[in-house]
Amino acid sequence: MDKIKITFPDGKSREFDAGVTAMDILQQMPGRLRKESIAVKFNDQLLDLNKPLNEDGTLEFITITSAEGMDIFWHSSAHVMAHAIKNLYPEAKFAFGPPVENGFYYDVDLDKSLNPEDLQKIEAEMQSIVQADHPFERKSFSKQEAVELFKEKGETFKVEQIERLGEPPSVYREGDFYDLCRGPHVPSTKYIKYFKLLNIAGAYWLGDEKNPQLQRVYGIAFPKKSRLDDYLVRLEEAKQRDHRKLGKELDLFSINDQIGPGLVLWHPKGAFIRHQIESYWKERHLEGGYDFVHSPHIAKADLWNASGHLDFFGENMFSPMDVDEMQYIVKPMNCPFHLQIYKSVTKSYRDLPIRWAELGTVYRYERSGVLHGLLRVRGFTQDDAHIFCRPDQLNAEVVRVIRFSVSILEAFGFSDYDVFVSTRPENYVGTLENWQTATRALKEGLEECGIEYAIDPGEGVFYGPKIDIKIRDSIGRSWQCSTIQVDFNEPERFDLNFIGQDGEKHRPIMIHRALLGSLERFFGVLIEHYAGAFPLWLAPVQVAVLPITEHQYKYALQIHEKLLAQGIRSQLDDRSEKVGYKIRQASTLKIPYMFIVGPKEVEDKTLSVRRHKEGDLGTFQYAGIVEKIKKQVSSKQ
RNA sequence: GCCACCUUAGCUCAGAUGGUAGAGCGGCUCACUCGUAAUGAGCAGGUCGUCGGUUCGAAUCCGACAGGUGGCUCCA
Repeated sequence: MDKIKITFPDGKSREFDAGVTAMDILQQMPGRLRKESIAVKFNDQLLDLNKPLNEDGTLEFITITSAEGMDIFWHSSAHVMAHAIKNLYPEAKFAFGPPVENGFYYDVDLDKSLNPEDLQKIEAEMQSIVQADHPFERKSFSKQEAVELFKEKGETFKVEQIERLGEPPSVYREGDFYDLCRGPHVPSTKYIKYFKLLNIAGAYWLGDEKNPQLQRVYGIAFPKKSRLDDYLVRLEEAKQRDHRKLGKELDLFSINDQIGPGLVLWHPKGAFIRHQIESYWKERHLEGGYDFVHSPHIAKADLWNASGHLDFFGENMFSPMDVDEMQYIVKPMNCPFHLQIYKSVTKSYRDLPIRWAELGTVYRYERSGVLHGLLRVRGFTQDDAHIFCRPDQLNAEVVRVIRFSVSILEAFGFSDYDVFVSTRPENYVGTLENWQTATRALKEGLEECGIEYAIDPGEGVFYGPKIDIKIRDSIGRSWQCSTIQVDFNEPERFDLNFIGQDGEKHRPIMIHRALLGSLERFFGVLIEHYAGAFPLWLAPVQVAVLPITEHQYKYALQIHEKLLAQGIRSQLDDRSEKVGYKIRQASTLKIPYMFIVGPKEVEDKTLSVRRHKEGDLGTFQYAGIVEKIKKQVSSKQ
């Protein structure tokens, strides 16, 4: 019998009989690997464990602890779910059922609309499929055969997909369920031990809203019960820190349906936090070489025509209003205003770069279904800036703005982020050459800052490529806030120029950038990041003064007023309640410090200090604790 | 916008099969004067999202609209 040589990741190699399967090899491996392997990578190709190997090659087992392993695991889970749905609803037709970042889904075409109780039924059916321990078998078909197989089963989406495939289709079977699939899969259904179906949503066939809408069922699965439980706990935790829930509980903001969807009311406590964010932002921008500008909320429709917004962004703009037989439109962006300011005085090459910042409130028509708390609204304030520079200054300005962004995000507790460069979309303006220059400038800027990035193809804005910084919050979720965009187009459209050393007119380049993105979204992210327990410098109330009985009210009032006079945001709770109750309420409101004063403290002129989440810190002198608080405020802890 | 689901007091939620509303928290008042996450009692508070229909009778059934939630598509 022919021998083949298999090389393992540790560099060692061994000979096996040709036709050996990875499963055979796995039997000779240590217990842990044997238990956790679900597929194999052979010569960089992912294969099922039971695929016979007939040539020399490198072999690596894919375990359920790896990202690739989880993808395979979830993909197999999706098959099992589809199988269960098919058993319960034989008329169901299936579209795609891939693994996603957290779990898997399957798109189903079914006349009956599924509800949460149906999910339980499907779960029960899945359970019996898992228990039956059907092996996953791969079958190769000719296009013809596959089409016939799925036609006979009424699987029109699968047939359509087979027609689209370049390669001959492969089909997986487990039990009596057949699915078009590239694979690989776990060896058998019993691997899918612990799972839960999470929700149902609508999704369009091939993601196009002109196509029929399918029902998408989301689920999660793990090989170990503890991991499933952990995951469900994390979901619960995310729910607990939902900014919409906390916004209500902490009285930070509201969205009122009499005012309109996607329009935010900032309540005093939320508005205070916004004030802190804005103050810090302004301070940093002045230090960072920016000047401030302000612009109006509406402008003539002509402006938006000239800028290209009506052509390329029109569907996101509010309808025009008629004023003096002229049409005006509320602004979706600030840039055209800044361009006009630029044009108001002739610029010399010596004037550049110019950096103009504005907390500019813009309005965008967002389709009703996309609105979401503070994260997606119709009226929001961008922390916008436009940098006008000479072509020879572009790279330096890109680097400068990247460093600036990162440093500001860090001040808000975000030191973990993913960076993407989005390239030219299908709908764009400007020359290919300019797009190339701009894209190169962004990439080089990131490289110079030593920041790793991924490419987001075709995701740029219509006027130029962009860098998006997606920050990671305290529980690892990713949020898009910052964006840095190079624009050759608008300076061209508005005929911006500066007089060069040569006395001739030259075209400046413009960089659009928003660091926090919008104050609304950033606030939402901030609430979730801190789970509502804001650091001292942001907390709307920093100290709650809690007298134990009314005999301490006078002393408590003195403390409270002294704190206010020293710029510490204090709140006095002089209700006739038990101190335990007051503490509970201050805790619920996530107030960072509580000063408890009873007879002892009045006597000794001290304070009993309690810190949110930490508990009793003991007795302090007034001056000592105030100094400690001031230090924490200035260091933004 | 599309699909599904949801909307009852300030908040969280009960209210089988239609007989026109209830709790807890919060608020107010009173009593209690209390030591590190809920003192007790009382009171007030609701056109049951809006409009229309079915019915002797609708929070409950039907329809439209509005708002929200989970997604799709889009995005700061």
